[in-house]
Amino acid sequence: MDGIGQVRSFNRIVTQQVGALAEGFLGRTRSLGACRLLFEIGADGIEIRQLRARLALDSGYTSRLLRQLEAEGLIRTTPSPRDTRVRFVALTSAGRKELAVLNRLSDKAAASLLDPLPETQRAALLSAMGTIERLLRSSAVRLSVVNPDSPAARYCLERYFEELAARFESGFDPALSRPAPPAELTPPQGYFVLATLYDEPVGCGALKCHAAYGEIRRMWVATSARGLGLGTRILLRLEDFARERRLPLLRLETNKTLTEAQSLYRRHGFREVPAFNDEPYAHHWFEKALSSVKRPLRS
Amino acid sequence: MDGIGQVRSFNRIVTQQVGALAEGFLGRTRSLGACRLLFEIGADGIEIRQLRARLALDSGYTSRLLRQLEAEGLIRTTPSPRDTRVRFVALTSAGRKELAVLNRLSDKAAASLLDPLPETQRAALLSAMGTIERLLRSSAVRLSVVNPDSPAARYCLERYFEELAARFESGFDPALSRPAPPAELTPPQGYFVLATLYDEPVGCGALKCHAAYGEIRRMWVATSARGLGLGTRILLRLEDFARERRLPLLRLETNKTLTEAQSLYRRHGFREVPAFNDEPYAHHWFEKALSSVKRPLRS
DNA sequence: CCATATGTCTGACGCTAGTCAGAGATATGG
DNA sequence: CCATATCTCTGACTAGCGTCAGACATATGG
Repeated sequence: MDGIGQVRSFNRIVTQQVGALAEGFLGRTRSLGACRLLFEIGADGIEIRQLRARLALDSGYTSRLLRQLEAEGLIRTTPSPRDTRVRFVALTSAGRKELAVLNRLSDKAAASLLDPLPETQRAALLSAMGTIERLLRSSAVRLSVVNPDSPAARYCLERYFEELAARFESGFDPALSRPAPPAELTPPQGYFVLATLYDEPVGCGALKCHAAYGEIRRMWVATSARGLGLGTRILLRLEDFARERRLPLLRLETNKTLTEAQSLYRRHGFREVPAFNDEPYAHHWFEKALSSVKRPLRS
Repeated sequence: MDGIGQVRSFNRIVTQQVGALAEGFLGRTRSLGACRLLFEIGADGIEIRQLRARLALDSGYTSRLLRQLEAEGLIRTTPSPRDTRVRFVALTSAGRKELAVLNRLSDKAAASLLDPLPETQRAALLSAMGTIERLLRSSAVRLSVVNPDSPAARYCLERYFEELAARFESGFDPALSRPAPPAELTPPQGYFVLATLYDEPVGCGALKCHAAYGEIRRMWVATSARGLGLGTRILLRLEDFARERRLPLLRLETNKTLTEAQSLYRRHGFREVPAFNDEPYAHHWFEKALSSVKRPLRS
C-alpha cells in the first residue's frame, strides 16, 4: 500500500475506534458540545471570548450552551473585571464534580483500549501513539517567509535571545554580537522563515544572502516544539532559498553550548571550518557546499 | 504521562487532525452520510441490507439517503434476482465518476498530512500508523469462552482443519488424528476460547483438562488477523484457565510445518520434550510448568 | 461627547443525523 | 393456501449543531 492509502486506512480505523471512545461521554444527559465546554472551561475558568476562539464556536451557539449549563448549576458567569463587555465563566462546585466524572469516564474509555492488550503490545501502542502525536504536530506546523519586523518574528527573536542569555556561559548581549538588521533578512537581501503551530510562533531561521555565499542565522525552535524535526524543516527551507539564489555555499557560526544545533548542522552536511569571522559568542564555524540540484518542494 | 493520559492526548490530536481531513468531502453539496454510502456501494454495488448492516444505519434513514442519491442520478437500484424482497444498489456511470472525485479529494487530504514532512519523518509517520492500526485492531478483538458446538466455533474449526490439510505434507484427515469431542472442551472438562473481531470469528484455542495436566489444542488464527499478537492472547487466556484449575503442567503437540505456532510456544516458555502420545500428525511435543502465581487479568 | 468597534445575548431559521411506527411487497415453512 | 417473517419504503418526529441578523451594553480614539 502506498503512503496515501496507508494514511486513509489509518484514518478509517482510528475514527472508528476513537469515535467509539468519545461515546464514553454519551449516555449522560449532556450533549457532546456541552461536555467540550466543560472541559475547556476547566478548573480555572476562562473568558467567554477565549472559549469561543479555542473551540471555534459561533457566539450565539456558545451563549445558548452556556445558558444551558448555567441552568443546570454547573457554571457561573461574571463580567470580566478589566473589561465589562467580556464575561468570565467558571465552574461551580457542582460543575467541578461533573467535570471530574467526565474525566473519569474519559479515562475509562482510554483504558478500555489498552486493557485487552498484553504488556508488550501495550507498550508498543503507546510508543507508536507518541510518535504519531509528535509527527502530526510536526505536520501541522506551517513555514512562511515573514517580515523580520513583524510581531511574530520579533516574538521569536526575543525568545531566542533569552535562551542564548540563559545558555551561554558568558550570558548574551545582542549589542556585542554580529548584528542582523531586519532589512538584511528581507527579500531579496535575505529570508526570515517563521514556523507556526496553530497560529502560534514556534520557531524561526534566517538566510542572509552575501555575494558569494549564504549565511544561516537566528535558528531557533521553541522548547514546546522540539523533537518535531522542526529545525530540519527550517534549515531545508533556507537551503532551498539559497539554491534558488544560486549561492554555492552556506556558512554559519554557533556557540559551543548549542549542541543540538551543531548536530543538526552536521546531520545536514555542514562541515566545521576555521573561524571566518570574529563573532565573539561563536566557538564553531560551519560550511556546506550547495549543489544546484533542487530537492523536491515541501511546504 | 501515564498510559491513559497518553491515549487521551493521542485522541485529541488525532481527532483534530483527522477531523480536518474528513472536511475534504465538505464543500461539495453532498452530506457526509451520502458520501459514506457512495464509498460503501463501491464499484461492484451491494445489497441494501448489507449496506445497512455495514454502516449500522436505520432502514428508514438509509432509504431516504438512497432516494436522494437516486434523484441525483448517481445510483440505480434493482430487485435482487435471488430474493426480490431485497434490493441491489449499484453506481451509475455518473456515480462512478463522483466516487472517483471523492477518492481524489480524500487522497489529497491524506497527502496534505504527509507533504509537509521531510522524507525520514514521513517514513516514521507511516510506520507508526501501521503499528497503531495493527494494535487497535488487536485491541478490538474480544475473547470469549463459547460452546465448541456453536456455529462460530465450528466455523473456526473448519477453517483450522482446512489449513492443516493445506499445510501438512501428508494432508490432514481429522478422523486419523486424536479426537477432541465438544464435550471435552466444555467447562468443566475444558475451555474453548473464541476470538472475534467486529463479531467475526478470527481465531480459537482450547484447553482440555486432564487430571495431572492441561492440554492445549485447536490453536488457530485467521490469516486476516495474523500479526496482531492474537495467538499470544489466546494462549495466555488458556493458561489462565489452567492456573485457575491448579493444573501444574501444560502439554501440546504440533506439526513440523506449523513454525509460527512453534515459535509462539517457545516464546511463552514451552520446552520441547519427547513424544508423550501417538498423535500421527505431530512432530514436536511441548511442555510448560505452570507456577500458580496468577498474571493480572486482561479481557 | 460622538462615532465606531467589540462582546454578548436572543430569536428565527436550516441542515444532518437519527428514531419509530406502520404500510406494502415478497419469501418461507407447514 | 395461510401465518409469519423479512425487506424496503414513507411519514412524522426529535436532538444536536450551527448560522444569521439584530439588539443591547460597554469600551476606545478623536
